[in-house]
Amino acid sequence: MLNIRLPDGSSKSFPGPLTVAEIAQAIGPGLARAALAGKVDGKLVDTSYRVESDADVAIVTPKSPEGLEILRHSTSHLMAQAVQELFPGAQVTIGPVIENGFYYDFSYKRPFTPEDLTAIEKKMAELVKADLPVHRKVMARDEAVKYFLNIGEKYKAEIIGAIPANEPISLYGQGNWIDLCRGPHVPSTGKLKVFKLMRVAGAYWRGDSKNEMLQRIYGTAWATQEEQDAYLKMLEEAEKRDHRRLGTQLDLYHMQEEAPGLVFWHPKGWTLWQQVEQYMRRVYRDNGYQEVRAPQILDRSLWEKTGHWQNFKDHMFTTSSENRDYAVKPMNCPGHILIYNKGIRSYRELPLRYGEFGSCHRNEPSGALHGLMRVRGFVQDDGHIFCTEEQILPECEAFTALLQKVYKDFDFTDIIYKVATRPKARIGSDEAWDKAEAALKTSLDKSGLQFSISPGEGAFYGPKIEYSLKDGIGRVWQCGTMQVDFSMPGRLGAEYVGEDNARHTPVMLHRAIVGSMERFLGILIEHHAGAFPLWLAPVQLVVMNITERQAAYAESVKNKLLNQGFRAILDLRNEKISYKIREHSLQKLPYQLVVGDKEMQADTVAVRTRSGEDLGAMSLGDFTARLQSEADAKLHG
RNA sequence: GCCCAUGUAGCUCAGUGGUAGAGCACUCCCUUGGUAAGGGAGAGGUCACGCGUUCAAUCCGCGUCAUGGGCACCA
Repeated sequence: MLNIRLPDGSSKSFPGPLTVAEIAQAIGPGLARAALAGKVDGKLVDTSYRVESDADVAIVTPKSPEGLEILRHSTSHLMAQAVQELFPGAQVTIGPVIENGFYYDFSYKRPFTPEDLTAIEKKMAELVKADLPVHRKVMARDEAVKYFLNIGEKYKAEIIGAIPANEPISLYGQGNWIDLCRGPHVPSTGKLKVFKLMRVAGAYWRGDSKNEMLQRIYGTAWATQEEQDAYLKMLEEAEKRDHRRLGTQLDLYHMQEEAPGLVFWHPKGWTLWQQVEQYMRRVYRDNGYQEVRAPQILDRSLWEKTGHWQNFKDHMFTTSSENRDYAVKPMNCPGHILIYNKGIRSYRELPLRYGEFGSCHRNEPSGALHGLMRVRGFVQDDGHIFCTEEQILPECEAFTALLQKVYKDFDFTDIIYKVATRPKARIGSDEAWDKAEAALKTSLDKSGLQFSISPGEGAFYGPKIEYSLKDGIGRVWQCGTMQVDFSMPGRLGAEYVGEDNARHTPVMLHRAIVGSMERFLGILIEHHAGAFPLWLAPVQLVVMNITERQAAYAESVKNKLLNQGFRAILDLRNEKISYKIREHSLQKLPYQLVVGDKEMQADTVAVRTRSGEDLGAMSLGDFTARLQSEADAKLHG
């Protein structure tokens, strides 16, 4: 007798051992058809798995996250099978599940083309139609290595060779195709119905740039066609709000060949920038920071002291003049330390907070550049806090709260927190690391926040908190950071006189909220799809006349609005009002004011909102009151 | 930096071994029209750059630069 407990709490008894598939069949034929795998006492297994004793059993279907993952994993195997059948000599490596799909890396004598992808998809469809049963086989490790070497799969053999010798290896086969895999997999290829190959790209073997480049094919796979369609639709939407496309359409900025990775901000883009910068400036001012400004280039000897000359020379822009070498600053901290160092500091001054909109340049690898998101010249909302070890905790706590408020003002409410801990290569005593890591974690705990740990991901000079935000379409961007630094103050000779009248080295906290202004503006553009809230909109409204008769009135309306501090433009062109409205709608202006004879006579304006709503005629006073409350609500609501 | 693709008018994109085309934008003319494109005319390009092949190259080959998709990198 065998007792099987099901997820709903009920139990079923069976005369003897049986497979997960048989259990599903016993529950119902519909479930049996949908079954992709089983969960036996919490462990995912194939439907062919034999349950030998009493157990908790759940049937995994495409509806569950685990089921979807198995679907994707099996689809990656399906693709590998199709590739190897179509392209003899292609070697398999790994094919994991990723967000929204999967990929598989191959080694092949020539690159795959888009036409190849179409052929592979077609072959996959054939294999699905054939509904090949998927079977699992266990082999001793050395036997498996031999097997794969025999069939010319040297990458696979290398992977298996790295598994401990006493661990049995599971292989999965479908038709006459076999791959190493932990599993579980779907019972047959017929279960894999909804997938699409997306693109082919290069990827290094084992993720190491010293190794050869493999060819990675990315695919997406879903439980239902509707879900896949929705996903593809979402990608289309994302493309429409791509900051590079909107940057051109809305005339915000451009980049060109003569300055790769550097931005030419156009008037509208720079206005947007200024809204963010002025806002952040108030944040500095209201939170105990003093704004400073340090030089753009500094002597080589300074960068030797910080270690940058030795470690990052190729990634810095350097210049020399009159037998002296300089580096364009890749970061702002040394400058701030030099300001701190001027004069004798007392413990009474700590924590001392400097802030700067610091312009930095880093010679990023050409392949890393990406629109505004990764550039060679950028401005950080950088801040450095000089403090004692005891002050790390309260400073971190206050910083997190401040960052949350700022993100909220920019309409981001979903924040992801990570603590990056000590890497193998590091400086500073273990006690100091213990203290700093604990301070970072405690600060998040005290703020009541969930966070994950990225072990070993901290900087060589100290641990950090990484703050990422989720945008309007669910993408995650790391922006904020809080880093503890035990190194640089000492290297550059920063000191303070303690209560004990002795000299001490302060701890330095590096912190940024928006991170790179360029990147943050890129995120803002995409988050709002170019339709910025009123307080950020580069142009808040346009005043348009209907005929020449109202030109002077329209101009006086615009001037009044400008004088009240609103960002208004005038459109007196000899065009139909519908044409003007179309254009300014495409430019996503928050408000459009129409003035014709009626408005001119009544001394009013007809107001149209960005959403297309016609608010009718109102006095200028009523309209500005509306603008004022809308802009204020954003910042103080 | 690595793999692959791309680079034609301000923008979006066609196209060809015999020195180039559309739509929008721009200029001028007509039109003065009430909430997402009124009509006409015109101007605008060393086809990314360099070197080859060819009688002839925007097109073919090689190289360079830039951009895009990934990988690697991100103090």
